[in-house]
Amino acid sequence: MARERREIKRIESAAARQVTFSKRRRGLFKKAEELSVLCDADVALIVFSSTGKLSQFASSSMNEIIDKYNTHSKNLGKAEEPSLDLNLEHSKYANLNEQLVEASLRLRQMRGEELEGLSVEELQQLEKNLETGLHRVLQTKDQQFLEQISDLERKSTQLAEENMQLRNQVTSLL
Amino acid sequence: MARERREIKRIESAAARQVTFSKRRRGLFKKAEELSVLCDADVALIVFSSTGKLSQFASSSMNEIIDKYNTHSKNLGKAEEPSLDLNLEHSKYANLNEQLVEASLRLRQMRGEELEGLSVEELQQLEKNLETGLHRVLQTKDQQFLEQISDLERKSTQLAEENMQLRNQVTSLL
DNA sequence: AACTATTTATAAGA
DNA sequence: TTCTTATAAATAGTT
Repeated sequence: MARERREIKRIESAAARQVTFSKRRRGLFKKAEELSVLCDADVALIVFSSTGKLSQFASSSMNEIIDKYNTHSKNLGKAEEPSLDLNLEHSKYANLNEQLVEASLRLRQMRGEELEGLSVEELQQLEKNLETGLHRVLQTKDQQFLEQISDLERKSTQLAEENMQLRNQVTSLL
Repeated sequence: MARERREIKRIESAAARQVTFSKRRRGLFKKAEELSVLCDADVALIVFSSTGKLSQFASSSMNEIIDKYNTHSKNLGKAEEPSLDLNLEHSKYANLNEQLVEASLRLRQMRGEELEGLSVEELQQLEKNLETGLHRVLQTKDQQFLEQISDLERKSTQLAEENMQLRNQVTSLL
């Protein structure tokens, strides 16, 4: 879709593959979200890069959609076995991993997932954090809009001035 | 992307929504497959139309990808075999660290911090996520309140019955 | 990361 | 749904 048509087959160069992956992944996720919004569809998209890195999009909750999928496709052999517990890991690695698990859980909870185990107090704290965050995001967005507006106003004033000068010049020449 | 630009929001007319769904779904699935082939990525796409009809694509096996996804998000990093290769170990560590940095940033942004570099589009996405999260948190909290109320009602009904029986016993004893 | 020439996707209409 | 076509959007190769 560009300078040249690209044949749809595995890109051999790892570097080129990574670049294309990055560009197309963004495009794919955008399209997935657009479909969900425009058509009120429930969309889940899971992508593992060739290096094993996960990206995901879900119009509602990923677990919800996967459950719906499992139910719908009558895949009765639900292999829902978590965690093969493995041997000792280096403590730095384990610690980092723990932090990441914690951060991921908090993120999912801020998105409204996995709230089952939380107490009313914890939910209230989450609610407060979300409200604060939302408030700040809205403020920042407004600020950016205002900046864009004042930029445009400045530019248009400048153009109007130039315009007047040019008219004067034309008048004097006629 | 055509005769006229279309704003990305729910299409109200059911007929038009259906037409757009059909066209865009085809496009999305095509792109998903292209990404998986070109970039050797593992891709799973699940779409439920607003009428509940399922379409799916998976570059390998859907269940396999979902399992991989569950492993990743429930047990981040733990499910892989301990590598004996120090370089690989190191890159796993670096990758984990990168993920943690990313997750922390997202968390801070959801709390309304470090919003400076974000575009209006990104802010709108954040706003949407926050609103969804807040909505779900409020629902969960309400549900817990309702459960507590019905528990208490049940207990108090039971106690009232016991009381009545005790009163009868007292009366008969006097 | 940005740029642009092209290809591709798609909105509206038939 | 399918076809057509004008136009919007994505992106391959380049800088």
